[in-house]
Amino acid sequence: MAAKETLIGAIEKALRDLGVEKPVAVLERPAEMAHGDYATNVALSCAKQLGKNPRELAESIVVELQKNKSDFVEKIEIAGPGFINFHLKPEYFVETLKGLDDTYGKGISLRGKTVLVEYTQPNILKPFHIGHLMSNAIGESLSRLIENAGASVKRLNYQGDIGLHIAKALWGIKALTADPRDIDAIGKAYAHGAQTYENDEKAKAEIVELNEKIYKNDPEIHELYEIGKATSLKRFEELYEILGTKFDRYYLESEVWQRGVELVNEGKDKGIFKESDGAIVFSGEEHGLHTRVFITSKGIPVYEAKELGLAERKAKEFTFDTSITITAVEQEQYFEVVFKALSLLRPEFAEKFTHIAHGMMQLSGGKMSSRLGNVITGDSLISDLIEEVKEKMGDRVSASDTPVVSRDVGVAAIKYSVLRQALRKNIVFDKGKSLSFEGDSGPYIQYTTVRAKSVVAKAKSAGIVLSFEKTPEEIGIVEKLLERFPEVAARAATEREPHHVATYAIELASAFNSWYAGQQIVNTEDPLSPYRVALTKATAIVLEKALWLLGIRVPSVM
RNA sequence: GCUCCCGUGGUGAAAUGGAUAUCACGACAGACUUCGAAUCUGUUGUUGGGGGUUCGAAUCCCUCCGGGAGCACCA
Repeated sequence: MAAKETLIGAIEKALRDLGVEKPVAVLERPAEMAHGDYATNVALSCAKQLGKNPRELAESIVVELQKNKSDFVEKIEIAGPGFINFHLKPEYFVETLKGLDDTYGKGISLRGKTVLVEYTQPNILKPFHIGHLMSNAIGESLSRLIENAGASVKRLNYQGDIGLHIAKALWGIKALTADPRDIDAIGKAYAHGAQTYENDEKAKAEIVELNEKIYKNDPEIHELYEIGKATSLKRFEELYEILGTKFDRYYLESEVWQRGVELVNEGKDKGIFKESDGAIVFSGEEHGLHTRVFITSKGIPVYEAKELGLAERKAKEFTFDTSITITAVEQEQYFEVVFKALSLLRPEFAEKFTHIAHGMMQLSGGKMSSRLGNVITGDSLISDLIEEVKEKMGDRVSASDTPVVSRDVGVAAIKYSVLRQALRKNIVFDKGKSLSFEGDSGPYIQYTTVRAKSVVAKAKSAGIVLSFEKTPEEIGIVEKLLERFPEVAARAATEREPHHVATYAIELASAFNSWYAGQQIVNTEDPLSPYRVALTKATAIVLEKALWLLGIRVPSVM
């Protein structure tokens, strides 16, 4: 980082000396490492202004830079149409490696801030489906990225325990006389109820009536509801443990809906909401959005109204700078409407509440929907994958390690396949193909980390003491990648895009594996061995840290 | 119909407005008496079409085509 600022200062000074007023130098990381460690395009962008040929201008700039060359710069070159490339000395990278420990990559850009991150949001009495898995993977990673940038993060989960979906499930449980203690039976009952709701007018009326009873906490369904709710919540908790998420606060719809109704009524008095066909709606058209119902003509608050109650509850319980809600893109325009209404009702909230939309997980055959019952549940996917890992492991690890290791590797495969690509992009889910254990995969990075650590352990027992005293003449890609980790973590946090870390981790793992194959690391006869072991250890630390940012655990063996 | 997103090798993806577009999978050919082969080495092949802005476009703007999402009492 310091190198970057120094170079920018030097370039801007050179430009000033050449007659550029208020120069702004942009320093880039060349995509191609052979092009150097830093590059600037100022000769290209200023050429026109100065009426010079870009390459000639670059020559003049380099002459200026050479006068006062920073001591960590090895050479400065001009390339292509007029890029100025900076190659740093090997010592610069070795210095970075020397100070590399568990705190490496921690940022300060969000120091002092508190950020609420709400994610996963499953609904009780409905299956924990693959979309929840996706939201959980993304939410956990974003939480860690923001934490790593210096903020204090509160992980929140908002679980739906009241509303029409509950009525559908309870109706289904009754119709099928399903066991409310059996999570799979509940899932089937929900699908049955939801389908019947769409095809059968009489059943639909019954479900609507049941929904009203739920809001009134009618004793007729109270017991069934409580048992089913407990079954769901218990299973969700087991899944969070498997996935490696610990929430700080769980919100339930049942605790915020009443306040939501009050807020809508308050807004109605202020003219923010209005009545339409017996329902209370927010006219989004006036703000370039669409109109949505907040309270139905039967007086039942829908998701929109509850969300207002939730927002206020968050503000009461936490002092925070930003509240992020993570959901799939299908709710994006819905959140625009809700947050618009919220900002009119509580102007002081306007800038604080934000929504992050991720892509949809789709089945090759079409959209998955728990209402239609054509879902691969998150539950079954996790268990299937863990089984697959077990099979693949055979007797590589001891029987006592197998449960934990297969869990961590299976979860890594799922999480990485979600986090490796830009948030907004959809994933067409093919169970056979998309969850690979080799190449571009979570387990590949895990394996590399485990292997690196194992080599370090071996070096220790061979009596090799890590040292940067004797270094190779040439610095390789591994060293250069390690030096970039802090800025990758920072960028991922700023852009709220975990895939930058995923891409980086796979690159580093791949570079390390190639280097590893090239020579022996642990060799008491080789004077370079202490350096190689130290580099291996540094790689292991950074890989583990990168995986942590993705919410992926590193098993002890695999 | 209106609004918002996404189109990159056979497949899945990456790329701060920058240089010869980068990986992985697949296919083919190789490497374990060598620190962990879930590994490594090599070969193969790409920016949906058309305009525009720019010194420079996968990236920004317009338009067409293709796919996804949303659009009143679901969440």
